[in-house]
Amino acid sequence: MTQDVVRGASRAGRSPAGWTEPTEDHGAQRVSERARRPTINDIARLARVSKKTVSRVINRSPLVREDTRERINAVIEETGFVPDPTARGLAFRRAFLIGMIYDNPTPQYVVNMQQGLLDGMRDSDYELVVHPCNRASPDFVTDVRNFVERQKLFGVVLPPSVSEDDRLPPILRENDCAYIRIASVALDEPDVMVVTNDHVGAAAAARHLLALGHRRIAHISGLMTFRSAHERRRGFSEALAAQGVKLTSKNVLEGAYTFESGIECAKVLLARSPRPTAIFAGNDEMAAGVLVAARQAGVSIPHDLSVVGYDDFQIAERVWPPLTTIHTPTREIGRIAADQLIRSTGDAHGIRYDSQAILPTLVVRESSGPAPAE
Amino acid sequence: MTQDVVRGASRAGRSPAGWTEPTEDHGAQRVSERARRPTINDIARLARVSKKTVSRVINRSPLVREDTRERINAVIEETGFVPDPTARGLAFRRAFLIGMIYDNPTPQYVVNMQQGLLDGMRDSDYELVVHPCNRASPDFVTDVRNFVERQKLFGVVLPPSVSEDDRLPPILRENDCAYIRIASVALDEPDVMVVTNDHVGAAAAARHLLALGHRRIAHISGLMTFRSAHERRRGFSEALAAQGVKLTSKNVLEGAYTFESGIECAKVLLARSPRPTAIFAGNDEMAAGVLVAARQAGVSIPHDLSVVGYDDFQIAERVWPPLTTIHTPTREIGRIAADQLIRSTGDAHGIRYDSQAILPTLVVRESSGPAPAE
DNA sequence: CTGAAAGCGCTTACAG
DNA sequence: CTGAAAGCGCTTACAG
Repeated sequence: MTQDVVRGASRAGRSPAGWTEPTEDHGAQRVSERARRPTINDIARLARVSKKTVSRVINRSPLVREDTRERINAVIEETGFVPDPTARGLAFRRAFLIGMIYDNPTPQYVVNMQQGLLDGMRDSDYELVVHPCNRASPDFVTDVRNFVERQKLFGVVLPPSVSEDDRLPPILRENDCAYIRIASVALDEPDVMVVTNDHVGAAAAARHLLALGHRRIAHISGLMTFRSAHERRRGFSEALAAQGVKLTSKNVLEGAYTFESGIECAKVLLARSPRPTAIFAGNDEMAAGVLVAARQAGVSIPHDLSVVGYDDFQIAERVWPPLTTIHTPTREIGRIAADQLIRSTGDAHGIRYDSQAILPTLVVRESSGPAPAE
Repeated sequence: MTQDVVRGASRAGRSPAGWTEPTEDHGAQRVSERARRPTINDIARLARVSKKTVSRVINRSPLVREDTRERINAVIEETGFVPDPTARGLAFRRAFLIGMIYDNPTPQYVVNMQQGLLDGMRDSDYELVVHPCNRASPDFVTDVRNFVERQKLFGVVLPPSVSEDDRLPPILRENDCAYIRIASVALDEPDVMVVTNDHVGAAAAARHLLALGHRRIAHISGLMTFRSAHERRRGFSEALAAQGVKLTSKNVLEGAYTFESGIECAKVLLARSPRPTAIFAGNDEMAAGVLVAARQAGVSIPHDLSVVGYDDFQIAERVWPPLTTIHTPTREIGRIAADQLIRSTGDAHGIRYDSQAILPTLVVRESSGPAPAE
């Protein structure tokens, strides 16, 4: 009946944030009688083995006799024992945590990626810790170092554009922190990369517009400090060139992957004479901006102008007209990244994913149509 | 020079996932010579005190003489000592982790909330662990229990609709896990709640439409299993009633907070004769759906129909016309929730936030206008 | 294939 | 106001 006191609202002494040292101040010891969770010692006792042997079973060591293992597993099953991640973390000098370090302006990307990472971590012993950051900040690298070092993270996943920073991998290696970089091209050893091949998606956009008869084609790229912006531009322009259409630099404007920058760039393009008949935007956000600028300029879509985006996030279906765009399986990419990160240890080393499975694909909606007759 | 072997790709023995027991198999002990981070023992030695006294300083105990404290802090500063969260976690029987348990269909909400929680956790010792879940699953409660129990979380933040589940608080209390529920109304003691007062926002929407001369007004609510759906409906209908306009149940359709449900409900409403001149949707997603349905029905917005959403997420500015909506300061709400959670311990207990600061507010854009003349 | 001892880096429970 | 001893629940480093 002292439980209420202990568990109640004040909970003094429950945490470091409250400075009270309860027993020093209050004398009386109040231990709640709640059923204690079984520990490795309980399992060892019940299975009549040493805790080291239980530890071997927990960690899937092959150096355990089959019948011993079965006996221990039976006890584990019965008691519902789950090894304490904090204690394991301390003994391993390594927390059971995987970090996602991101600096991405698109919430949909962040949530899809998170979801995918958690898909890949299911049934693992790890939890996901999120760590947004600002790549432009002078403290960026220090911040990442502190995060990884203090928490002794098992590993981190780096989506773009954090993945593109070459200052991070050496720091991670120094801290013995595994990592996976997700990027549009291979920036590192294959087993620490998930490559999204953005140039393939951009090429599909180009072929789509060419097939519709477009020849006066413009591109609004993302920020050129993002590798994906380069790759999308390259894939697009190469696929155009393959069919004899040249993407001149005059027809490429650099946006910032934001809605507003899409509007601004489109204004410039639509004011030209002759006007482009098609615009490929580096992502859906900018494509949505093109739609707004076109409406303001009295340009009808897709009759006067075709627009293609990139990402196929929710917004692509919400705007009017719905966007033709390039679908990227972000969640699946996240699942693969987590999977590869977790399996980067021990003998499973070197497993590869099927890069075909995560290739970007064209999704045709109503923002693109035949090129207008001259 | 053995470092490369240790730090290289294989990293055997680095983790439980790889079952190898390096020294058992390989004999030779390979310790990387990397500078060890200082521990509490180093600080104690350098400051010529016991580690317990250093511990007191770390945990801000007042029971330390001022000059002793200063001496220890100087050493901590010099060495860059940061106490190991894993070790503290084990000793405290409580991890330095705060969980966000969510089941929310809107990525923008999730990301804003996360960002806010991290704002509130800055300079604290905690990290944020994300835990999406499915409230409709039969394993929902068990899943949450396991998460909290195994990780020995310091606390959790429950945004809607997870916050509305009354089965959770008893489980959390049993596990001595602090919690904050974020909801549209007070469902619990004030110090474990952040109340968003959705009825206030909905009332603002109602007054806006009344001021524009609308009288034939409809509402597409969210799923009635969400408390917010009730509150928004109630606030809206009470504010209409205050000016003599009755919101009949015939003029309320239940949506599901999704874009698609917005389209479906709007189709029904727009087929009626006489047609409503204004629709208040329970969130922006459904309002976006209303826009699509109106376009299909040849109903011009805002000329023939005014539309008001709720949330003021990015989509509100991307659709056409941009949505008049109710702005909710999600990030700030998250910051307050984290702040309140962390300060729920010790003597700071009972601190309240300024509920005025997070009140929802009307944002007028182009989807609403004067009621059409009859 | 298995185990006894020591240790991971902290805090608790006392004692002074 | 301060400290020595024990302990949190695991794994490592040996030894057999």
